[in-house]
Amino acid sequence: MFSKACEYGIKAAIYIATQSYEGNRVTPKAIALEIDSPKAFTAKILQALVKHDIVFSVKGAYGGFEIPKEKIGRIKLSQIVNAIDGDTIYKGCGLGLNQCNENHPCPVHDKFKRVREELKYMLENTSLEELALNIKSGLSFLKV
Amino acid sequence: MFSKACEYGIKAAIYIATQSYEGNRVTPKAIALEIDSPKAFTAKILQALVKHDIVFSVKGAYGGFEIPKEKIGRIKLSQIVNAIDGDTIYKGCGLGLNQCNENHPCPVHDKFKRVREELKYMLENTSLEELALNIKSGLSFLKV
DNA sequence: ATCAATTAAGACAAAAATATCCTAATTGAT
DNA sequence: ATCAATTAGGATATTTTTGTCTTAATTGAT
Ligand code: SF4
Ligand code: SF4
Repeated sequence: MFSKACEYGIKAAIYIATQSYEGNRVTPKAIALEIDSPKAFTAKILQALVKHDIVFSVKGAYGGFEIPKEKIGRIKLSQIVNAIDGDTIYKGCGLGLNQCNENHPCPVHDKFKRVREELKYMLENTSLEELALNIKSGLSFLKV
Repeated sequence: MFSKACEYGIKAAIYIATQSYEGNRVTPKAIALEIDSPKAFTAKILQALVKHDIVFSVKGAYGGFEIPKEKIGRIKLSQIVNAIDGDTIYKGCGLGLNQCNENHPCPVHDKFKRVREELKYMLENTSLEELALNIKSGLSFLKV
């Protein structure tokens, strides 16, 4: 469904959010440990999230990654996916004709439409906040 | 959503079906041309479909690929996807924890559940027949 | 001012997916 | 029996994705 990079990106953002609620910045090392991902690769992905203003970085000693508390509720899963995988999840679905539209649909267009729209709706209406809170309350997990 | 291999596999199966209705066998060359895919790679994918008894091959001169007319209606999109991409589409969703289940869900589990089930339902309830008939009637297209 | 800790960035490496090429085996037509 | 057409299968090549490593830039604490 998503690329590995995107999976790591989502998990990283969730972990950073949980820590930001406590006022802690986190390093790529801590993140990689917490979400069970390759450290250097994760660091690359974090750069992308920073470029897209989804997470914020502070360089130098005592630096790290954080997300301002008040932003966490407004960040949607769709932004993270978009920052890393682009819009392929919306556009590259189905059988990926070169040009595709309602007037020249591939054979599965109508069938996929519902799934695609359901996915789109879900990504656009799931906030980082709810995902992070579920982690904090032990309802869901970032690894194992 | 799907791998390229899977996209080609689906399109190839649809094209073979349309031709099988007319009693024609088709070669990988013709298929690749019709679905706009790399010929040799498509041939590889066809082998997988043959192994899974989704399409049937006849070797030698005047040979080619075909699907018995009476089977076309019973072949579901899910079988094709499964033959090529395996069950990653069902199992490898979301954030892909190492082990994942209802009791130890990743943060997006509940969110993804609906999308995943919608996709599963669609794949299991879409037959090659309906896709092929839409091509024949000009309602959908295999390329451009 | 210096130092240690940290992110940023780019070069490099490995693995996986995609794609090509060549040869062998099969088979219908002649 | 031979030939031409065709699938099967394996070796190889290319591209993309995933992952690593090294160095530079930044910055808070001392
Ligand atoms: S025609 Fe529709 S389903 Fe097919 S690739 Fe285009 S947008 Fe996706
Ligand atoms: S916990 Fe659920 S959503 Fe997450 S990877 Fe497992 S099955 Fe998919």
